[in-house]
Amino acid sequence: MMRDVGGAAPTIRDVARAAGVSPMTVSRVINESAHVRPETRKQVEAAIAALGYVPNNLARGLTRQKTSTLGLIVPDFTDPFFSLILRGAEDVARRAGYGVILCNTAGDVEREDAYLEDMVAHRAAGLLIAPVGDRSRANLRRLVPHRVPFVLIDRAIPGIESDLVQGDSIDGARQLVAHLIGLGHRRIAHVTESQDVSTARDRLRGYHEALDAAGIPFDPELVVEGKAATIEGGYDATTALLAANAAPTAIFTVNNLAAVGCIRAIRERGLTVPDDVAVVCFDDIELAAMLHPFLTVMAQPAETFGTIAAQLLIDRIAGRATERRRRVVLPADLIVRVSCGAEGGIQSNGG
Amino acid sequence: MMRDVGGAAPTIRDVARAAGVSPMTVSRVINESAHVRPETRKQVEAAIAALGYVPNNLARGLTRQKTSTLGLIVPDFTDPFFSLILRGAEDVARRAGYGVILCNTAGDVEREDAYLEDMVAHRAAGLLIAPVGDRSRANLRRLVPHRVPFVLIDRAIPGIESDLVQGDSIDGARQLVAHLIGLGHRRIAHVTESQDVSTARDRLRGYHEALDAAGIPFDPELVVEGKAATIEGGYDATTALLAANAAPTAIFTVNNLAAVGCIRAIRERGLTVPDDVAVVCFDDIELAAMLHPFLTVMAQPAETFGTIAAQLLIDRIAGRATERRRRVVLPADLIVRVSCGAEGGIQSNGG
DNA sequence: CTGTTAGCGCTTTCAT
DNA sequence: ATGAAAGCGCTAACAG
Repeated sequence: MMRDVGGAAPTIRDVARAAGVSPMTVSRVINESAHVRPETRKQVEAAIAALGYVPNNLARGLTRQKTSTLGLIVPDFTDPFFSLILRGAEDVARRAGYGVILCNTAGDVEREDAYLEDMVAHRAAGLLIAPVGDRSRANLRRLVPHRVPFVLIDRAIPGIESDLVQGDSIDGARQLVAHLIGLGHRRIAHVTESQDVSTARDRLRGYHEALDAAGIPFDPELVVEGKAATIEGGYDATTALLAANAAPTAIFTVNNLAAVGCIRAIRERGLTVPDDVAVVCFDDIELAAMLHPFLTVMAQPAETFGTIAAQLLIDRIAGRATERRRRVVLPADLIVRVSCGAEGGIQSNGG
Repeated sequence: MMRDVGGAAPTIRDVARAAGVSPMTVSRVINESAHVRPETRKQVEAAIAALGYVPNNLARGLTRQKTSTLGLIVPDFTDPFFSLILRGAEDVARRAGYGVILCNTAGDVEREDAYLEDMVAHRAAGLLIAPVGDRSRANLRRLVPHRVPFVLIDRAIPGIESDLVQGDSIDGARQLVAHLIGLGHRRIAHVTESQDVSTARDRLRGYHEALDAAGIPFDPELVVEGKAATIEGGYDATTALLAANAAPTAIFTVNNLAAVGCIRAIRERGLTVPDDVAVVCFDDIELAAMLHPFLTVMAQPAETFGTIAAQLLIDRIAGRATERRRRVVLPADLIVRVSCGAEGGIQSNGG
């Protein structure tokens, strides 16, 4: 097994020379074209192995005028919800022969914009984007002239007519709050994030719907908005809520991270979950639940968000997408544990 | 704000034509070369904006014979330990002007090999790798002729003389087991993974050291090896351990995910943690701990693993690394919670 | 089945 | 301070 140890990386010409054929034949071999005689193919393959040749993707992309790279852009990949999405998307992408570039916007629109431009510069074949919020609209619009297909994940943006994979936030929130009402709660607070984010708007709407259905009057004091759907955001909002003597008996938080911050704030005030305040939220934290089944949640099939979104994107890149716009809404699943104050730990489902 | 809406993406020539200069001048502008007259620069910048021009990274990389892309390769990015590493590395890389490509090997050596070849094909400037294990050696060796600098993260591989960032697994394990011994345990089991992984070997060694120091004889029955350091691996190994009537009063698992599986297995047998069996492990699960401070762990500064490793890699790429090989060992931190059976929840540190 | 030619978009080198 | 020429490694289009 000889190896090129000396100079620069071997090119397709080096392989051609070593195999006694033209670069074109080598190209046909590495691209699995049928029109190569088996013997010739073997010679070429031998030369490739001998030289340790690896095709240069940059040159390939430049010539073909397209790459097989997908960009995945999310606000935070340490959030278990997003990391599952990434895993699902990466898996599907790989199987379809696409590579994947990951970007973490940290919820910052400008950083998002920089990443988007980066993806354009890399000539990514398509993008999977969990946008920062409606403020991402301008960023996404800038994408249009570059003809980069993209699929939105988790968050819709009014005015952006792209493919979209999201959960049913309205109904999920409605169920969650209805569950609390069924448990006897009437002063139910909602810890949310900026209404710039579609999921936050939808969940607030579901909250309203559940209240209305039960004939419970809406109290604006019970809705507080954190800076973001993060631990800190949930903590700050809950602290403000409790300091204002809004006296909720239950809190519905916009997502899992906010719930963690919320619970911390409740406990710091010397109160107990669920005895003093019940807590429910969107999105599960599976690892935590396995250690201690505590949080009652509306679990979304995060990994499936990723696989479906990747599939939609790949179809569109391949021109297999006929419709102008496709929207997939995935149902969430109510998992009742103890933080809501329900007895036992029944695991019902909302299929 | 005119935009190119029609044809293909504008090239540097289009910009040059629009600005009435040569492509070379445009190149100088986008690369921030000093030798451009301010007026000329402005014209060019105006043309760039008008056309919505974004430089083609493929062409750039091809010409320059190098890219500013780093590859990050880990076994699983839904594991909180690795997702923190990724966040840290991504952050540093971005700041230094590098893009980042993420690969998830799922603990599969062949998949790892495929990714590595992919990174070579992309002409990545360097690689950050948390390898599958010693079996990755052949994969990494194949990298050498391609001259791709790489930094190993978390796991060392005998015979691979690369830069390396790791935790002090031996001492961390020793402390963890010593803690259990201090609590009165003498039948302490160790749930580990394949000894192909350096961290698993080191932690087993630390386990031995602690036992020896306390004069507790080693019982091979108390060491069980799961398929991987995953929830399932920990579950299976613990199930086997308990079925064998090894009767441990405490278990030290090789990492956090294995601990989750371990605890599940203990509970399924009708036993309680920590009353019947105490459990401690390497690596924290911060989200779970915030909800319910339960698991006693040896916490590693995962994000710092990522930032330091990225820094080492970038230095080496830039030729700023003088030494042949640099090894950084980061200390871990003992966090005592309740799963070990210690009273209270004292948070000591092993700085 | 195999080879030749041309060019993808950019930057390096060398002029001016 | 600016430009012209050449070429990075590959493949599309067209021979043969």
